[in-house]
Amino acid sequence: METKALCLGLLTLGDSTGYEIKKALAEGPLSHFQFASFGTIYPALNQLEARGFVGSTAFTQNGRPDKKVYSITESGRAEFRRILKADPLADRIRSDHVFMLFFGDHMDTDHRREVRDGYLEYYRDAVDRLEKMDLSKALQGPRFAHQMGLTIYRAIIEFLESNRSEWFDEDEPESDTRDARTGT
Amino acid sequence: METKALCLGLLTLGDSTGYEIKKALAEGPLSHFQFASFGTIYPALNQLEARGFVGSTAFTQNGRPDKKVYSITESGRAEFRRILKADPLADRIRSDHVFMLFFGDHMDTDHRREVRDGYLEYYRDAVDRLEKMDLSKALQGPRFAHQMGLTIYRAIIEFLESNRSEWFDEDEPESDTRDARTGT
DNA sequence: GCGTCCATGTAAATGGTTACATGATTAT
DNA sequence: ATAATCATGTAACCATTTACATGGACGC
Repeated sequence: METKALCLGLLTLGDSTGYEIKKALAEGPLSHFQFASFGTIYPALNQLEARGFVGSTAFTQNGRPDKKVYSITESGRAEFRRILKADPLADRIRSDHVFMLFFGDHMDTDHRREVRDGYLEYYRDAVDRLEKMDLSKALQGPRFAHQMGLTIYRAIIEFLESNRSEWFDEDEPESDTRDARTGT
Repeated sequence: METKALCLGLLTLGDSTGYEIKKALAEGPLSHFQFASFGTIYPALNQLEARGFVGSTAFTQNGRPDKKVYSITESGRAEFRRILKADPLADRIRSDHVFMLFFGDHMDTDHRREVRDGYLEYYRDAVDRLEKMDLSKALQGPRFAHQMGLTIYRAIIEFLESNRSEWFDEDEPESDTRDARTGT
């Protein structure tokens, strides 16, 4: 299971609850390369505990729900080292936007532009979030993932911005459509 | 289901068998943004036929297995138009390589470099494949996806090549992963 | 003789999403 | 008032992977 490896890995960086793991994944530099929902995290942590890879301590809080803080065990660290030794699988980029634009010849120009603009906005937000991140206390690994994310997203934005063809922006150059060079 | 939309979409470009859909996905410009295996394609096509979105004709071949050529129906085209109108989901980049390098501080320099080099090779191959693709007869949509792929992969390659830090390319005698039992 | 291409499909297992259930606190 | 944050978990459903089953043609 993917999620188990993720949880184990994050626990190598320090003790944490399921809730915090979710947050770290959603807000940290790994957020754009991995994802997990509560529905997978909590069962994953339970399974990791059953196998002895993590231990947990329950805390009763006032005004807050109880929480269970997990910490990785020695056998958990060994397991994670084993995971890191495996051959990495091929990356998988699953893009609904590119899927749609692949079939964009079935759309009208307005709709294509709409999809492209939404795509641009999505990646501009992603870059904003990454730029605001504080990595002053981070290790080299998280920094690498952060830079990688910025690189990819900036490339996508630049591509989408420079790709102002008639396919997307047909009605823009309306200054001199007739009688340009050919005299039509 | 994702795969049903994929199959429908590809059938708008012309009649095809399940086998050919798999090939088109694996070798075409969409190959890096979507994926489907036989185990999902064949059931998807059967379901699409049951709903009247596609029709099929069986062909008996000599020296080859029989094949079933699917073609999209009018109601299938309408269904695909409906699919294209939906809001696109957020992209999902799932990278084992970045996951590993995120936790690269647990690795030694050799291992990190190994993972990085494998990553580089993977994307160099991807660019090679995209560059060899013949899109002279392709519509704008497939061209867009093709360019998008090239842009992203070239950015990744450039980043990995320029990122020659001591984290990857210096043999530091530093080793903080001593074995606790032996004390080495 | 061995691997790859053609070609379709099923079944078991795994992995993941979504909605549900609960409920006090704090910020807008 | 209303939403968000904190906090854990279950259950029903959906999607996907992997292995299996079958088998001739063709190149090396």
